[in-house]
Amino acid sequence: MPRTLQDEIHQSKPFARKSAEALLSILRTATVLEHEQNEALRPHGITHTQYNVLRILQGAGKDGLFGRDIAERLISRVPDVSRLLDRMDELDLLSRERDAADRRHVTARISAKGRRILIQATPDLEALERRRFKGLRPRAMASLVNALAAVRETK
Amino acid sequence: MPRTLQDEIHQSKPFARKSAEALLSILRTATVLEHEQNEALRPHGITHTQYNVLRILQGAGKDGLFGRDIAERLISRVPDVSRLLDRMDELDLLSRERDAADRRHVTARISAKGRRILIQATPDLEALERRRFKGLRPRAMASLVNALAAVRETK
DNA sequence: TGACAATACCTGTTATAACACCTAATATGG
DNA sequence: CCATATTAGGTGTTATAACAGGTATTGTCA
Repeated sequence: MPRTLQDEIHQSKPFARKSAEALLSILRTATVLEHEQNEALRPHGITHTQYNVLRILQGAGKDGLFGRDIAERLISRVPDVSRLLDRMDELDLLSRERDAADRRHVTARISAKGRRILIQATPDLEALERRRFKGLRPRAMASLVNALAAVRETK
Repeated sequence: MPRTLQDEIHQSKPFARKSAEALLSILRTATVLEHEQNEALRPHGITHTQYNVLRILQGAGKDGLFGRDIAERLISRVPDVSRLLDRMDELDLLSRERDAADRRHVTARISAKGRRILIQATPDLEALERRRFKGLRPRAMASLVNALAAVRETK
């Protein structure tokens, strides 16, 4: 018998609206996945946020990216990215360089160590992903993705 | 034309697997919803985590709850709940009392001010919820809830 | 009963993420 | 060309959430 969200959070009353249950379901599922990603990444010495930055920088190639662009892709604020890049620079996961043409810009590039960790960690994250979504058929996954896109798009 | 997640995060390559897209969709949607909840709650002077605690304590009634139980319902760690309750106590949103029978227990109860803020904030959160899920039909919402439950249940 | 385990909570430290506010560099309009 | 706006980034502060580790209280069992 599958546990309902109501059981999981020890809620005595049923949800008043399906949308209330849907909202809590999204938040709770994200918490579970985020927690599990951090667990999978701990042996590699990085957090899931740092993993995302490495992936973004890997995708950007040798041109690198400005902090502003990284922040946008992370859905994060610039001040937080500044300090995130500070910590990752400290760990030698990336390099930063102030742009000669426009000295307001700071370009970040993934380092060899960053690439190595990215390569080592990716199979663990993919295993987690496959395991978690094993129970969903392609049709169900597509409709999940569509439903979540609809939630995000609604202004 | 609806923006895809691929557009939203400025990803040049399509997703290698549907499950990769689904995982990122859940995380990103949760970030958006959490952010919007905090915005809606800011005029009321509390965060979405504090709102959840108030709702949990309101549900517990005058018996209140131990920190341990609150942590479990929040999917949060006990040390974090201790400090969360510290801050909420400081704001007079709740009261705490060490149990006479078992002095290890600290019982938290919602205060009059906590109840007042809960009552004032709830319509704003419900409006947000209705707005965000307006585009989904009941069937789509039910299948969303089921898909997310399946993701959480898979060990 | 007395040693030991379990429980509930707390403190210390660190990372993420929000906000406000600040500085430096560049762009723009008169 | 210069005053002003815009852009990119940084600092300061606070809340949330993770971990390790510590203390006080209670339970268990030889």
